Amino acid sequence: MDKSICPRFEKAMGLLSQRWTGMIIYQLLFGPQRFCTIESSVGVSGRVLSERLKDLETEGIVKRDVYPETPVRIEYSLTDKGLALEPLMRDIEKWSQNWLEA
Amino acid sequence: MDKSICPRFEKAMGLLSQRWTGMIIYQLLFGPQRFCTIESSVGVSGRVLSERLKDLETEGIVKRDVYPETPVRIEYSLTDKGLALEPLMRDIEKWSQNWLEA
DNA sequence: TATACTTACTTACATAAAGTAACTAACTAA
DNA sequence: TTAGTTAGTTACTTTATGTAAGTAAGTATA
Repeated sequence: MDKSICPRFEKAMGLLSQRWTGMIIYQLLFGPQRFCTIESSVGVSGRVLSERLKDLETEGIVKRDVYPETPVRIEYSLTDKGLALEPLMRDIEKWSQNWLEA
Repeated sequence: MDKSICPRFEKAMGLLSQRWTGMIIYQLLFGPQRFCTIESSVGVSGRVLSERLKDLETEGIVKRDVYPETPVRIEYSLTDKGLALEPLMRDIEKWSQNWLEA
């Protein structure tokens, strides 16, 4: 048979199936947030969070804004491309509620 | 803040964000398939495929049927719980077509 | 002036997950 | 008896992730 799957689908799945990526995007649906907030709410280590946010920024899914306050505030938020993933996240919510035990 | 996310959602995301799991489920939407077909169409190694199929069977997402032909035919297919993931897969398809380059 | 405090990372090192290739089991066919 | 098939498993290597300590930039405090 060999690889008849759409490469765009494969890329999307590759992104979303990296560990923590989905949770980070889901968390950002609640609004812009800073590094340490995402870190503690999602439960991801700083090392990996840093890596993921860079990747997501490169992919144009996440935006990084710097506010030179004291101490500096850096906020991460979803771009339109990132926000377009909301229906998908809602589907996961629905599926988990219908098919997983509490 | 710390972990206000629904544990069922977290479990669902944990399942789906394991490498290859999404692709395996997507491939099975085309119908029941044998081990070697999934292996070559998805591009996953036998070692990991074997592991994932066991996990998915344990979770009740995939079903394994043995047909004692020659050589033996073993078919993997989605249960109702697995089929319920189709809308999600379609959303990933849509998103990838709208937002990723060809 | 020096020490401490904050956020947002990065670095070094240990452990876990995944890739690769060879191997096994059960069966049939030549 | 040797070879061929599918469905795995095993041993070993490479990559990804977790953990904990360290850095940089800035302000406030003693």
